[in-house]
Amino acid sequence: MTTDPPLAALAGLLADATRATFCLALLDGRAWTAGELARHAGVAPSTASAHLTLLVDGGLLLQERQGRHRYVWLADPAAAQLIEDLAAYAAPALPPRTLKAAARERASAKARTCYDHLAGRLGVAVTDALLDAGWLQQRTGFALTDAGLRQLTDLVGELPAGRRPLVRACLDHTERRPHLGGVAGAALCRHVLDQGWAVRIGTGRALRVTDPGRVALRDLFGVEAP
Amino acid sequence: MTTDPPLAALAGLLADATRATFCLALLDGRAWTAGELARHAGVAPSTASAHLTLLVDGGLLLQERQGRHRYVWLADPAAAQLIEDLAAYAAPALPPRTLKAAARERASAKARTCYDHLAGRLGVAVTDALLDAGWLQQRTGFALTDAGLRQLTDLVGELPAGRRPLVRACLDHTERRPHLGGVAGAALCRHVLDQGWAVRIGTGRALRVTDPGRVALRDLFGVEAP
DNA sequence: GGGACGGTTCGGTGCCGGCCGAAACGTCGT
DNA sequence: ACGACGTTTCGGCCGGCACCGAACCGTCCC
Repeated sequence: MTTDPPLAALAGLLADATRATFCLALLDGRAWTAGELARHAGVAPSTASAHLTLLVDGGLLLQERQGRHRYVWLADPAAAQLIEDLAAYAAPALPPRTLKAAARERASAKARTCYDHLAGRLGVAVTDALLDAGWLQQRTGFALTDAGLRQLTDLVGELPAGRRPLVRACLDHTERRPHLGGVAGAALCRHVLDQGWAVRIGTGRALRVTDPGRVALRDLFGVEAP
Repeated sequence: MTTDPPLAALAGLLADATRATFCLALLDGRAWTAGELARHAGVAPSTASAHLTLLVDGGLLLQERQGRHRYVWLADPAAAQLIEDLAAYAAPALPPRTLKAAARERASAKARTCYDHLAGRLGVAVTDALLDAGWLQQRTGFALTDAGLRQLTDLVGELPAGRRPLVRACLDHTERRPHLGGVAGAALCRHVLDQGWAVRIGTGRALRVTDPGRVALRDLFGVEAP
């Protein structure tokens, strides 16, 4: 072996079933406690603790101790994208194996978050609507139009500038079609949640569109919420 | 453990130093023989053989037997992107440890391929030139302009349509800045090689710009080749 | 045909890493 | 102060896997 490539170390973090389960859960963009993740993955608290230390040391997760709790979350949008991309490439879209899993699947297929932006049928529908309305264009690459940028900032306020791309086509697991990610996607999702147009169901990534949300989405984008 | 996520299996393929070295070598976009890869990574042929079987079975590589040779290459551009993204996220950009490595590094920093498109200083310079010339725009997302699309097809012919995005901002290892990937980036790179504007150095990803290439790049894009 | 060469199969070895339970630690609430 | 709770540390067990060398199989070339 010439020299150990950093690639292998990073991939090694995700190469374990338990750690992968943790990371996928954390794709909801929120902070989880060590115990929650342990129960979620079905391992002993001591096992989870060791895994979290690896993930934090590896730079994939950030943590904060609050009293007797240890909160962890994905380090940055880039880490989330990495995990999303890997999962998307790997996913053979296997059919769910239990009734409960099928129900969960159906709910999150309707509307969910993908780290910090909208996904599922809702995410794809909104993206399609943005394309129809001319806010977005994808013929020559995924990009906001000038009009779209103006309207979006009118709606959600100034978009934060930084290294992160403004828009990004994120491939949807269930729909197998791209939806809007990047800074713009995150801002739009934040707005939808802030306005109460959608609320999270339980602890997962699934969303439920509220009645006012249904109205707003129809008025703004002509989207019939699923 | 609830259920073994496909993510872990995929990451597991890249989680080994030898397999990671293989994949990074294959990022040059060409087909390698099993023996070449074994020597490159410094492992016994038998070890390499087993690793290649795993990578092929995992879907990351394709293979073809020719006589007593086993040729392998990356399965598709998506796989290459995945590996690139992981490597880019993981790379702490460590300084080279030997004189030979430093020389190699310097050569490939000037101009190289990134699977199937241009990277290194040349790749970034060309991308910057395309932005200056108004072929590309990145204010509202990385996309070709209408004029850019027209000029590019004039230059390299019709671009193949498919699921792969037309353009993509690929973060450069050495330059730490985005360069043009996607279908357009691949087409441009192919044109540069087809025209003999650049040739590969040795077996790596490094490129050398030829004299006619230097002229062409200056005339077309105003780029002074490194 | 014979030898060189690339690749594969097989057996054996050693190590790494994931898992748990028990015990200890610190925090929080009563 | 006490007990409940979330988390961590430690020890020990176990399985998996990366590695090699030797033998074997095909192909190519002289």
